[in-house]
Amino acid sequence: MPEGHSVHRIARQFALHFVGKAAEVSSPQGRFAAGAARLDGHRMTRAMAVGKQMFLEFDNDLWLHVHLGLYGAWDFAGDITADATMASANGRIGQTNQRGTVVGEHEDSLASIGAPRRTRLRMAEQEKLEAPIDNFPPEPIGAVRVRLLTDATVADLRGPTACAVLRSDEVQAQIAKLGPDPQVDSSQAAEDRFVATVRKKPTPICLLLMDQSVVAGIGNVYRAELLFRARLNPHIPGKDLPEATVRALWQDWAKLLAIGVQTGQMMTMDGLSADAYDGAMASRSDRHWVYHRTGEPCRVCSTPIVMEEIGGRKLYWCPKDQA
DNA sequence: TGCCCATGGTAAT
DNA sequence: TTACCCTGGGCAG
Repeated sequence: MPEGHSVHRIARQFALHFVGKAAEVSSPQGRFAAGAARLDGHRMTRAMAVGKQMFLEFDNDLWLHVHLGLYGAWDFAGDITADATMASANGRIGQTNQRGTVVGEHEDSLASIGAPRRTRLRMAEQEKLEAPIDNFPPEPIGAVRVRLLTDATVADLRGPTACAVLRSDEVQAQIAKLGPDPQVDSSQAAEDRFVATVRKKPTPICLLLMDQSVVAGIGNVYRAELLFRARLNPHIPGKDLPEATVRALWQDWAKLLAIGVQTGQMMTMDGLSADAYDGAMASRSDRHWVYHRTGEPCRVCSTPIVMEEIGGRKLYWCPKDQA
């Protein structure tokens, strides 16, 4: 599922191509018909992400709140951005497509035609360019909870955990429940808030990092990788951690998140050259320090990586380096 | 083809 | 703790 970085990228897609335009809002699947009707025809005025939650504001002071959960995804088609600013400049995303999709500069040159571009992009835990559309707008595929349509771009939402129309006070209440997100607030105060919260709690740090009210946007992959990068034992209670350690965790999260938002990839092994990273990307099990590497040798000390279930989720760590 | 699993989160037990 | 939501990819058969 998308961790925080993907949701920020999706919000950016809306900011680029929907904000300022009137949207036809519908629920092809039917389950969100009443909600869609409240937004239909209104102009989108803002798109924002906080942690894994996304909020789209409309000119009638209502918001669409979406949380993708485990399976959710947005499928964009038409005028969208899948280039150097949204994705990696060297076309890694394009490489995942085996069907000759147009990417990058070629795509931009098509924009001058005036008609919506034919590009189709799936944004979920990974981003994947699909086969170009033949006509615009394309038929909805599968159970589409919400379709947002402008003159040039369509966005289809499938399989979300949360999809609701909220008033702005309700949006505020949702956001108030969330911990700080370094992409939203990079201030010292945000860091201080995280540090203070963590250092007050007897809860193991591995659970605190997954608690969206402590820090927003971290999921199971980033959690495991952050703890390894800090060489931190996952079971240490938050209140037993030195202040400097907790500050370093926040700063590393801010760094990894920024890289993720920029590249669309969960790059947790920075320090590798771009070429070496591409090589490592060839196999999913080679992408991370510890995530999903049960039994495989630690990249630093060769000790087998262990997996344990805690809080209903799988935690991966090196028992020697994170002793 | 069908089963299992997954980068979440909530509600019921 | 467990069930459930609800989708898609990987892989065993």
